[in-house]
Amino acid sequence: MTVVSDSKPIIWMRPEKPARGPAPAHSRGQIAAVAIDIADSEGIEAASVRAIAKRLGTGAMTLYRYLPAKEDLYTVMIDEATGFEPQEPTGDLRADLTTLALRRRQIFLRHPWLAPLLATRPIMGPNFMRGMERDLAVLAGCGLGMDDTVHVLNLIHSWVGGAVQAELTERATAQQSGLDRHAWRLRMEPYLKSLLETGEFPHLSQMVQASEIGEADERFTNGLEIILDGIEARFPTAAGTDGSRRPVGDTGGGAPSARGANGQPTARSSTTE
Amino acid sequence: MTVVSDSKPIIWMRPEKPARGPAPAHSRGQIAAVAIDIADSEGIEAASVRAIAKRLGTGAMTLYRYLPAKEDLYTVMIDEATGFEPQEPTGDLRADLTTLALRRRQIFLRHPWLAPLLATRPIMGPNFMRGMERDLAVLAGCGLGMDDTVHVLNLIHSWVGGAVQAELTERATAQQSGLDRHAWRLRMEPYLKSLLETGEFPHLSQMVQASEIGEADERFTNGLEIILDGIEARFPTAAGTDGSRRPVGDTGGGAPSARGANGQPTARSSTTE
DNA sequence: CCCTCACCGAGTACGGTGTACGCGATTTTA
DNA sequence: TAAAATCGCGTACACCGTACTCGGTGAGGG
Repeated sequence: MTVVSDSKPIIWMRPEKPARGPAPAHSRGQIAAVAIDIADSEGIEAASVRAIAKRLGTGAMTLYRYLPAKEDLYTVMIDEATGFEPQEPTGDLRADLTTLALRRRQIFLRHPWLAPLLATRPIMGPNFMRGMERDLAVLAGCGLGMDDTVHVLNLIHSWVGGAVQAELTERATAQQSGLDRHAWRLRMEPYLKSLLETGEFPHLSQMVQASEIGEADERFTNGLEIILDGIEARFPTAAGTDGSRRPVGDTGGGAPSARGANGQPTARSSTTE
Repeated sequence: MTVVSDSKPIIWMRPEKPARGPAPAHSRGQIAAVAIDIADSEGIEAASVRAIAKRLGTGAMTLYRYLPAKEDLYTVMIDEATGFEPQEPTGDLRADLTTLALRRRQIFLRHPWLAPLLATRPIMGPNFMRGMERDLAVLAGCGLGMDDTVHVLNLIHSWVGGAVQAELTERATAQQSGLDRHAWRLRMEPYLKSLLETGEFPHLSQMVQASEIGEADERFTNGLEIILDGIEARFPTAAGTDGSRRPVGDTGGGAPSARGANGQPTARSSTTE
């Protein structure tokens, strides 16, 4: 029988301390910390192997004693930056989900490179797993069943990821514009003007001059509220609503928008005509 | 006086056809198409300048006559892949938003590299702008005001971006696992097992063995339904609900989760249990 | 106790990337 | 027809991740 067992184990199964030789001068955590520091301040692409090694006062190839490939560096960075903070379930689904989402957003904002990396690869680091376990426990503590929990968590995570990503892009653009404010406007202005002047974009130009977009924080929480409305409606818990239960995947028969957002009478005349 | 006007114009303002010299052998669109083709089949990182040039049967540096930097190649790729399809507003907010979201998802699924690129830079290409204008028009056609339109569109776009990104990662993992199914499991299995065996992850292990996650399509539409519930509740339109209107940012009083998610009476206990 | 061998740190080197520069050929304008 | 503008593109450089290789270090087994 062909022995296939030489498939290299995942980074997390590698023991940190060697059995025999001299003690390593560094550690995965230390390397990850330096990399995170660089990535936070100069961008993820500045966190090259050589740059990290230079900061550590060591040779580039030395790092490969700790991390077999660049991808593993990312893996460890992600898990390190993700960190772990416990969260006690209050039993109030809305409150708990809000806490959960806001924390997640904070982490992403603290490390602008994290969201893109996290979004494009499967993550199974210990910190990440602990966070997952915590989130599951929190939702279970709110009275949700396992299936609902998974759905809700998925929904929240996706939304936070998407929203924060948009926010980060906007922030990056703005801050580049902060250093280069003049140049940026100078580059974009004529193009935008030429576009809007074609008359093909009536709504867009109206938006540009009319709409106040508001602060990022505010927009995030507003969006979250709306999603929570939807969640609470479909997954009622002890701390919430009546016992009526509509399972996932059921839009509610023909009438889609069943509910008034707040306690309103909901004199619903949905989608008539 | 220092002339600042030498800040290079955005790629979209560069005229395609030169005024004087010999006719170019290629075009931005052609280059972008080739790049998209490569990126679709071999991944975005395979779409290197040299690789594209080789496919075009030309020298690498030739491409720089058309696109001043790699970043501009991305810009053009994004706009090309985004494309543009008109959409007539039906006046039904829910239906229109669904159409809009599903289409957006389809585009992202067709070009797996698109979502990550789109998410990390500001986009102003003509196709993208046309799409934005169309979306604004659609929502306006549903009776939403400008501010609400912007909020709703933001919410939907963020959600679609986040959800599709998660879906793509999962798909990429699965397909790598398709080629390498054995190796992948062999790598991950022992680690996962060792983690779960610690007993620190009761909910996680329960999830692993109990929960059916369901198809991606289904999950997407389910999530969308929930969000649409929230949106319809807060932004009632002619085709929708009662006239009660709660402005953005108002949770409905001091108590965060104080509200019955759906109006109690609302006899409609569809699919109760 | 010392030998041995696993392991460390790190230099060198290779194939890849994006792209600055420069040169000769080609076409349009004056 | 001369001049100007633009094209295709080869060469070269800095930077990237990393395979290979080496001599030095220090703990374990005899």
